[in-house]
Amino acid sequence: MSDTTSVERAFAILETFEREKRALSLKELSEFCRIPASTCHSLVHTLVRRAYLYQTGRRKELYPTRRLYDMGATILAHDEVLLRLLPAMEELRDATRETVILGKRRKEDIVYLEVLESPEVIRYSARPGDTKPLHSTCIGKCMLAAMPANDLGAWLSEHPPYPVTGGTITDSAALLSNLEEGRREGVFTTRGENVADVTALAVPISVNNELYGLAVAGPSHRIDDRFEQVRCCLKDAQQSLLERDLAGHV
Amino acid sequence: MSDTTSVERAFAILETFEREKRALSLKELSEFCRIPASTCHSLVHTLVRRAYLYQTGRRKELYPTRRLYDMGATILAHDEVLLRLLPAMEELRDATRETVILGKRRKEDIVYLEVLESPEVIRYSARPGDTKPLHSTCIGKCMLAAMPANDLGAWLSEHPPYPVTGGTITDSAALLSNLEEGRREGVFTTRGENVADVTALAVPISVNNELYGLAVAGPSHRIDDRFEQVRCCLKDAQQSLLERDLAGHV
DNA sequence: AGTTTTGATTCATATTTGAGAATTATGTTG
DNA sequence: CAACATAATTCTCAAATATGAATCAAAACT
Repeated sequence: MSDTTSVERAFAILETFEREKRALSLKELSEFCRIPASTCHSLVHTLVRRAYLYQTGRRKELYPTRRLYDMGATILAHDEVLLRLLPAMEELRDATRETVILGKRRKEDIVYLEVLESPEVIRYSARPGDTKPLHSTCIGKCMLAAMPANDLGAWLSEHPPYPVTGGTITDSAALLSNLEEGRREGVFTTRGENVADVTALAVPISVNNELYGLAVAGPSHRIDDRFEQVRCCLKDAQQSLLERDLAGHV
Repeated sequence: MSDTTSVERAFAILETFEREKRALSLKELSEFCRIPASTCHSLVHTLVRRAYLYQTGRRKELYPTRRLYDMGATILAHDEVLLRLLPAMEELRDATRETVILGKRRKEDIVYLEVLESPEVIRYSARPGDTKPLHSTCIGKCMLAAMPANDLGAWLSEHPPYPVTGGTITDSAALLSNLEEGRREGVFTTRGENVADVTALAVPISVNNELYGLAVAGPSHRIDDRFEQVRCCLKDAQQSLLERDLAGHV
């Protein structure tokens, strides 16, 4: 399986600037990213040539240019999936005052594509691009539940549900019946299975015939108190996003 | 000189999304970027693993995630140079109603780091990350004029000024005296030397003891009519940015 | 200012990656 | 629904890159 190290490293460099939030020398970069100085030099050289980095200051310190931002902004403004889902997600966030998440399955995990954080100071906090396990998150359960029974069985035996918190369901049979319950209710939940004291609910959403998961997550005490209300808001959002031209996946 | 192809290609892929503004299949990407399909596959694989791309739609179409945007936004918000210069640049744009540009020298060219476009519909239009020649642009002239006489002479003989437009100064002696004039006046100008019917003025700016060029550019007829006024606005901006702790470069 | 230390850059070579051919999967058409 | 067409993916070896050592440049210190 091909593994383009240099690309990974180029992004590691950019991510280092994102984390450090300041100009960095080649030396610092090579240390932060665990890249040999000579290799780091050639990567930086390429990034400067493409105008993603520029040299600021005497000591040849480096910092990214606006280019990355402008590219990201143009791309974001034309994301059809997000454009379609955002209004309903914002409404859902405002109705529940909890964090709303859009996620999608990759091979063996979930990626967050959009996160609208709750206005509360104590809230479920995450970032687009974060990845989570399939078996311990509510969006993950959406995805597992959408698999044909045979495939799901096979997947479970190859990927036995490992503990993430003390509350994670680590028994395959228990997970299967949890999924079945979710299918019946039309909503998948986690209670402290991925993060202690976090309860989250998710429903499947179909866009362009592709499956996504829409979730509401927050501190267990706030969610559990008004579980039915939150569940209804989520189902309403799901309903408003239903595509007429295709059947749901579940 | 090392040339990390795979990194260049990874960014070529992202830039393709920026240009096309839609989801693309692997095949399309490999055609747009002139990358063999198998190679493109491994690059995309890496970008998906890092959550910079996600698969949208049945036919395995791809689109970038928000990750790029969020990273760019965080980085942009902490750019010390821009933070320092932006207020004066905005003021200058509002005072002149023309496009204001911040540029910096790389080895053999100028990179635009920031562009605040004029509110007029006919305006000088450019993007951060664009690169321009040294000898035909006003910011380039700032940079050349800051070189020690010997180095400048040597540079000119190795890089004879080639024509960009019909108006480009292609005679080294003429360019030298044009630079000298700029040094005397404290402002460097181009009139149709890089783009026909565009007049631009630039002054050198020093940040962290590093040289930048600040320019105002617009249609020649609009600028020439009020050259002195524009010049004064630019000099005012330069003055307001003067650092007390170090001498100018010129 | 001379000396030392630190960081940037270059270079030759072992290692890894990239490209074409073959294979598999998916969607399309008769 | 079968056969075709198109795209995605895997695999292997030639070719390009990554690396450590050496060199060069610039700060920091005495």
